Amino acid sequence: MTIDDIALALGVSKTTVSRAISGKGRISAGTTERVLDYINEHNYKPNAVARGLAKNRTFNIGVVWPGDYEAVDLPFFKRCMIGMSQVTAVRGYDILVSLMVDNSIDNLRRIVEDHKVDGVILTRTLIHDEPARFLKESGIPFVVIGSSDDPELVQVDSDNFDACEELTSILLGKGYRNLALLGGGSNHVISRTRRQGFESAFHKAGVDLDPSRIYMDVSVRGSLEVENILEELLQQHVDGVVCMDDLLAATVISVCRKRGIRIPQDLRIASFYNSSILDNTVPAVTSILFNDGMLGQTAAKTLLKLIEGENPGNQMLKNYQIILRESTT
Amino acid sequence: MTIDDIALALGVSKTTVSRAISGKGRISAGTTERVLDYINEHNYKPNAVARGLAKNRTFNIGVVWPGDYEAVDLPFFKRCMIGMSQVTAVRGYDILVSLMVDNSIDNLRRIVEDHKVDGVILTRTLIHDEPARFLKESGIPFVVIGSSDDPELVQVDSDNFDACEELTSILLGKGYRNLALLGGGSNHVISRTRRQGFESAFHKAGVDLDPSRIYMDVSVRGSLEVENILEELLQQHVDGVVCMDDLLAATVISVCRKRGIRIPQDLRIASFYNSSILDNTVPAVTSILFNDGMLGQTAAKTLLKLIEGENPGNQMLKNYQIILRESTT
DNA sequence: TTGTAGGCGTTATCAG
DNA sequence: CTGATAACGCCTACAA
Repeated sequence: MTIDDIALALGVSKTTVSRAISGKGRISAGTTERVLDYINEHNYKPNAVARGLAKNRTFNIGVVWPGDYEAVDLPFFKRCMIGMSQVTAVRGYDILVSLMVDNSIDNLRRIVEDHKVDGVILTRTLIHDEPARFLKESGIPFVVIGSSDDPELVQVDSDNFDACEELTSILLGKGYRNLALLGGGSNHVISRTRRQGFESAFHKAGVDLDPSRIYMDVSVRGSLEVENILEELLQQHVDGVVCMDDLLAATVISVCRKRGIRIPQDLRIASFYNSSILDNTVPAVTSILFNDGMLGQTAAKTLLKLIEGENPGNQMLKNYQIILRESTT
Repeated sequence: MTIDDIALALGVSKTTVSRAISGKGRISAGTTERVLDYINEHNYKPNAVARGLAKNRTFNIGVVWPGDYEAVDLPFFKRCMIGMSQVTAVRGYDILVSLMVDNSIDNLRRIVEDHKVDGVILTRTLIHDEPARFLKESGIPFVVIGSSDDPELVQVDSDNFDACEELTSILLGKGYRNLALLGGGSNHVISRTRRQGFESAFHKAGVDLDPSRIYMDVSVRGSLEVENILEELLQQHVDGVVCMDDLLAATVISVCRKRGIRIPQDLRIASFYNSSILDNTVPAVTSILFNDGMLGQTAAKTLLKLIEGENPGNQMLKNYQIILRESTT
């Protein structure tokens, strides 16, 4: 059924039907109601493609996910997606996902160049951000989740700096001053931000931080590397280990168990990110709980504003909670 | 840039340009080349929306994911998606994801009724399958990943029955005849199929299976339930526990450790699904490794055939490998 | 082999 | 307040 059928059945012009649907333009309340009733009764839904052609829109947004395999960001994925779709759904938009495999932007390039999306959300920022660079020069509206050096990018992020600073401060406040940091890929902005939060807490507390206690790019493929690091740390009588994500924390715990290191008696553990990976660990691990759904919602809202021509500005969300658990008693 | 611009620039009609692009219709090689060269040089890409309107297509497929939170199927998600996008990309299709939150099909209904997709892939089958029912009566082409009682559904599945039968047979062959099964939601067809494979192995081996050794709908929210079950099993001198998924297996292992039960000396553990959750467990866990990417590829290929009017038929993939590890030595 | 003209379903412009 | 009519960009009979 098309708009023409309705016009014919009701003895009005399709212009009138269109107006009744959109609510725009001068039209009498009576006519509007008559059209709307008919539409409801016959379960008519406008054709999004035709509408798209007329308005030069697709009513889809692209969401780019890293396709490299990292278990830790998978729960994040879903919660974030749910948040996004909550806001897109009510605005009539849908989500086209693009997985970035092997760091190739071919997929992204395709959906942008074929005009399949009206805007894009990048769910992770990189230090050398090829996707962002491509989107910028293509001229399509886009927002990034995460932070970037580039002031021209519209950014939406959880305040990782504050969150990590706060967590670290709490540990320092408990008297654990000899802390180590185990971090993820140093080519991710988020890793750097977390590190800075960690360092800032030391600075504010007036405690010296030995840079050799900071380990970046720690791999968890096989726990060997973690094992070696832990060895070093124990020799230096470290009080506690702060991990940038849960997979790291889980690995540390498993290594500790293997080696008879007791948590929290011998060593304190905290994680910068709370996911289901740590749900069942013994002991329970202190970590930061981010509201990923809110992040997704905000990113989507921001992008839609951008698409409609508004200037939304950056957003730094205080969407976290620090959950103190047994591992840092 | 539109097809008209090209026609104008080259002094031909837009029909000619269209034909050169699609390769259909009679057209001289020379003209084709001239058009294609121009297109490449000026980086022209056809507008998918306009093309869609003319061909009554969107060149998008919908993929429905369960939005309820289950860590175990997340790695599956990505691998499957990558497989799908490998085949959709080369055919000019893209993937619109729809998360089913709270078992509501509102989202699915929207993308179908608004004509935003040409077909749908359902990534999980249910015993009372509302999404499938809706799609059926809507008339849109769709395929389900997983198996269903409904012979009218086009189904693509890993052969869970065979895989689970084979794994169980191996354990029985090793002399572990007193096995228990810990299963997931009994409203999922896959849970039932796995259970049947488990039972069939007993039948084939001529070993009696005590039905009270089968636990379905085992929750892992908090390990209490698993703990109680394990208690029962140990009293009955069970040889080994087969878990329907890795989260379950991980929970069992963690409970065992807490209670001083040694694996594999006191108890054997195997899992029906291999994911990263078990990557770092000690001991390593015997499990079935499915090729999820292949499943996604096949589902996508099947759907595209359906969309183009072919009749693809069901597919049961032997896309698994049984990985024997220390936990069942 | 190429071109013309009409259609896909909607929105937008401009008269009535 | 309402209705023709022309876009939107591409495809495709049919005609040349």
